[in-house]
Amino acid sequence: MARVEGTRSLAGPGGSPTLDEVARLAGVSRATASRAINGGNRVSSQAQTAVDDAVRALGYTPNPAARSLVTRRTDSVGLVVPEPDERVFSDPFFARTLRGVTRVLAERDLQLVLLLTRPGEEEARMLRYLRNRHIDGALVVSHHRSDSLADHLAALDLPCAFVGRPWTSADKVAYVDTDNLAGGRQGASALIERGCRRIATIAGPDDMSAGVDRLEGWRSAMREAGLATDAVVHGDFTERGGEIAATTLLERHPDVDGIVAASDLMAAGALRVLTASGRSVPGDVALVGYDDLGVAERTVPQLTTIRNPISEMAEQATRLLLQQIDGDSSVRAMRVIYPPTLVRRDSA
Amino acid sequence: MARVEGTRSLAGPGGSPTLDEVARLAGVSRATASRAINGGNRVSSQAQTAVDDAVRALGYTPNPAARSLVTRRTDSVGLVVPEPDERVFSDPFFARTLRGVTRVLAERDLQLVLLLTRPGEEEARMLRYLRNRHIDGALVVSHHRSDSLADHLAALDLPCAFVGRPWTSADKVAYVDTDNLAGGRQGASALIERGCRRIATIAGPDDMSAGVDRLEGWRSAMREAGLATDAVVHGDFTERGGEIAATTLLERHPDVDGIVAASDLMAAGALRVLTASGRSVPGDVALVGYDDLGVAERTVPQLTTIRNPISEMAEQATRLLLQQIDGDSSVRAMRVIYPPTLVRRDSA
DNA sequence: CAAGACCGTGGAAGCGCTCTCACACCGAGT
DNA sequence: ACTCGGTGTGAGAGCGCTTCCACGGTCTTG
Repeated sequence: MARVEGTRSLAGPGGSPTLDEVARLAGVSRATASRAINGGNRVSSQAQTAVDDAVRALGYTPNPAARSLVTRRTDSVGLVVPEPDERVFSDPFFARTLRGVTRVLAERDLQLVLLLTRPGEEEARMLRYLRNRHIDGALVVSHHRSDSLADHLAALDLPCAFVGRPWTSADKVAYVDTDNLAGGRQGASALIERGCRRIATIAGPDDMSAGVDRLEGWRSAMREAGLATDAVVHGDFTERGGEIAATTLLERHPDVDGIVAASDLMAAGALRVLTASGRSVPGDVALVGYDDLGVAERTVPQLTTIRNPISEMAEQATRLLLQQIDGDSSVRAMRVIYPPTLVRRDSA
Repeated sequence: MARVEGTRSLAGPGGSPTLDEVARLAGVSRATASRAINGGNRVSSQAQTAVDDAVRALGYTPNPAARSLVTRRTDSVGLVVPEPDERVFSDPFFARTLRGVTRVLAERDLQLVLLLTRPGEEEARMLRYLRNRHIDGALVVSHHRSDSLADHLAALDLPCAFVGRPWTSADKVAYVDTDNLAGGRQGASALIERGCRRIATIAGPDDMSAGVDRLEGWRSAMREAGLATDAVVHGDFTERGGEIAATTLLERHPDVDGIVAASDLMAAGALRVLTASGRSVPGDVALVGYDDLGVAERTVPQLTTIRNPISEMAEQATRLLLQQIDGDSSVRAMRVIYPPTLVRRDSA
């Protein structure tokens, strides 16, 4: 009992208190103490309070390693970010996602492990990490076409959920996305209804599903209206990319009277170029952005844009993941698609 | 031996391979296998290769829970972000920090656990988490005055390092920072040398050490030059905050001919307001920003600013943390201060 | 009033790993 | 020849926890 060995600050002899000490103090067995701590099934209220008191007195917290050794759960999930470019992190999209994820995770006292992978060996390392169940599940912020993550995860039968439709194995894993096709269409339609006739688009990168789908939506709306679909330039979703794309666009098609950009940042860049070229927005050229993550309200004029409920999407993805972790296999390949909504401001 | 229970995909009977299986396959004892896997001290080259082969054949990875149960290490460090406002994440400062941290961590195969705390009970929960050694150490992105994190961490004697000087217990914990005082001074000096005489500052929040120090630096340079130090407005480091501050500033002191902003984002906001008010930059009003994290190059005109080597700072902080984890107590209260450097561009 | 159902409990096994310790073996020194 | 330091090895004891199982007690039910 009276182990004497270099008393640490708090918590009696030798480090943090163990279940054993709690049990002893509460006057029950380790088994009962364990039960009391984990939800208290089959525990008399008397024992329960005794244990509760002891826990409090000792400042006890279960040793997670010991626990997960036997339960085979780690109570942590990984957030996989392929290509952790600085851009990814400073992107408001990612920030919102993180917010949604942590909100849900906090409810259940789960931890978030950040798994960043640069291409190459790093990916192998992470796959090994995932394969050996160091985490209960993985949340993937899907980005580029190149990563075959979805394939691997599907093969692993590790619970996982994607934010944004994965490029491959989209039918085998759970994911949450917005209807980017409809969004692209809405952007174009808004301009068409407004009376624009020479409408261009600054599309996203063509190795990201969001980029491709939005472009396709724009195309279909344009075709339906009998308008030309040749004024297409690609950007990389950044403000700078928007500037470059807009410059190219104005060179090639100086007669544009409307532009649909696949992200607000690109729209903001385009806006700057348009203004600099002496065109008024929306007077000479009407402009529609995409995302509505804050940027859209800070431009002059404020951007008309398509809103994505990013935070909700991330929450939903996390819920989907938790359900899988809890053994509900019915959601393994579920997809949840949110509708985008047009937000009318001043640029169109 | 021949456990038969729903064979999982890979790895023989019942789940992922254990050390025991590796040992058996290699024809050695568990102890030897363990040694071979962990650096191979006192292992014959014969046994070593046998184990290596077995590991490869089985696709074995040590169970981290079991391992950390006995080693008392988790091979993961926490990144504590008090107040995980969306702003924090979308801030390029944070993005750079994260990059520096992960770069160092990757070298050692350590995992990053994200610890976000909203004020209140959340903080208690995290403290409990830290206290019970679920992680080997904590990296804190210090932010606000309110959180008494440093005090608690110092009391816990859990290895930790701060990025940015903590408000309290700065003498008890390791931290990395830039010399914000010198930076503030440099900003003011640049304008003074340029010939500005009515110099204002858009300071940061006064509950963040970076905000306070930069302001103090500005003040001291101004005093030395015999200039008035009354034109001070506070902002919250955001672009919007910069706009508001600049507007107030122009109202109160329409005669300003120079402004030092405590962040590039605020400078960008101010720039917009200045331009809108018909003032040319740097012609009528010279402007200096702070941080140089990319924003400064994207404004028109590009911002003259004070550069902070964020990434290096984060790396350094991580190294400091790892040293502590490795038992080097000499760095427990070490501080590393990076010098800021003036980057001349077009706005001043 | 006996027979079962059920509840709360503690003993004990074991999760997969590391690490101490004792042991066998080797070549080198006396 | 005998001891000695050194080296590679395996048996075994745990790390702190959950959980199966058996057990006594109480409460129903026929």
